[in-house]
Amino acid sequence: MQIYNTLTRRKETFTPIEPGRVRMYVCGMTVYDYCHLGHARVMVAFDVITRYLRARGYDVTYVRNITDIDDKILKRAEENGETIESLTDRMIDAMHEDEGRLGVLRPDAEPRATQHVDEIVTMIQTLIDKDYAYAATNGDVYYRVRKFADYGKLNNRDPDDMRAGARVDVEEHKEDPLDFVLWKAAKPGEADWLSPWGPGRPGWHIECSAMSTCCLGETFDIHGGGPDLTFPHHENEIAQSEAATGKPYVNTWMHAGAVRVQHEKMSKSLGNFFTIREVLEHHDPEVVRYLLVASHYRSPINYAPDSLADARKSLERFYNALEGQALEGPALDDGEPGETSVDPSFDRRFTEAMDDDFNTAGAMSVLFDLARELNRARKESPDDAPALAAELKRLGNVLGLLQQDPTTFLKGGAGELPLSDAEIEAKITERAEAKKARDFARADAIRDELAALGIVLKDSREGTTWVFEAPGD
RNA sequence: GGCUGGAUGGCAGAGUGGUUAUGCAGCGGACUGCAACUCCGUGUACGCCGGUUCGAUUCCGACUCCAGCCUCCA
Repeated sequence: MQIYNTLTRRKETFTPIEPGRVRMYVCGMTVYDYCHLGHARVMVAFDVITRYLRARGYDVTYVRNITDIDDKILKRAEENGETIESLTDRMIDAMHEDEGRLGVLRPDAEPRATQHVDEIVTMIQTLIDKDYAYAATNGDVYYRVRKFADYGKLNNRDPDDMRAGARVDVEEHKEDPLDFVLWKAAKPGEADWLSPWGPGRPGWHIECSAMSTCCLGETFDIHGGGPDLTFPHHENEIAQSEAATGKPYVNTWMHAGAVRVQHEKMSKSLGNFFTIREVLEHHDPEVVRYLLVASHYRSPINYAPDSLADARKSLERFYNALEGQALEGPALDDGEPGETSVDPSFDRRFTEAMDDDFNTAGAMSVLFDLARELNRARKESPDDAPALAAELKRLGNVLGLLQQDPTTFLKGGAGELPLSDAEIEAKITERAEAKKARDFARADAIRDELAALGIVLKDSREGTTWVFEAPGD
């Protein structure tokens, strides 16, 4: 299996430290607001990676942290007139609800910064003892960047070049403008924790070093995150952890691609973001997930209103193939290919694609081929169809797709149904009677009437079914 | 300015040194009362200029353009 490593900037053969076991840490959310599509990208990308590694037989320990204390949280809580706990609890619940709807399996652990202050303090103390950090007179503790020789290796960046570009306000208590904060002294009235350097709170970078180490060990297999975390966040993590332990921190660094809007990065600071929950008001969550899985995890996605309509059309193809089709084959749960009449080349091509740096787009093309094969079988050799359908669902499940009841999906287009189920059935019955009487003008008029509402009828030998395809938003 | 990526058919999006990605849309045919669904068929796509090669979209170099990071951001 090949994985692209941000650190070396090339694909490498993946070899876990401990055979059969994968330890993965992903930087999670700062919980001061609802998650947007950029967060969804990261959550879904690493969910697919986890699912695939497990399907491949690895015992995966997936840790994704929650940053529940930082400046933005303090500010937002004050603006809202609520406590920090109230704000972060609400946002964590919302995050779990959002990711659950997107079919993201919960990580094995979700450590929170506020629950690991002891480990954080210990690590900072170690860095001070090793002379990699210093307490300033204002109660802050800083990391001495120039002391760490490898600083910049993840981003191929030379500290001497960075000095020129450093145009942030230089904090007067720092020895060097490059130094970053490990421990932030609390201002009067701010939430604080006790430390050898006075009351304060952890800096953002140190929490990930401390929590990943305490959950996964000093060296682990995969560290992931969003595209904008390579610098400075992940660079600083490396500096902290490798200075503290003297060991390599992470073997493979993985970063998801950005979600863009109008060719600009979607982000909170640009204010051009769509939250997951607002998108899900009008779209089936699986459609959103499909959109994210249909391109490679490292490619940027340009989000446009039409993107989701296109995604839905593609998904309809799968569910049309699965609708009304019995499943039969190896147990869907254990993910084993097992004994089946299905051409093994589907599984082989799927695996080849996924083994190549999680090429989900390539894997999807195999699923489309499988869907065509299924459609053919349903017409020409019905005995083969149940096994093909089971295989399609089984492989879809590795990507977290295609697990809905097909009819439910097809009837559940965007937004509210303009008519009730019963009303639609009544129209269908009326049309069937018109057809029986060979009054095709009347039958077509009913069909057109429903089509104008986004309800598209499909006749088959077994009767008439329908699909709801509300046009856009 | 420094450092990363990227530029593929109408759109989305994989991939490859010579032979079908895939989906949507379009066109022709089959099925259908007509449609929808589905099936069959159908597209000389690979930013620009050089180089290597028998042959390059794929390798190398220059160029143009786009995006990201260098400041909180997934």
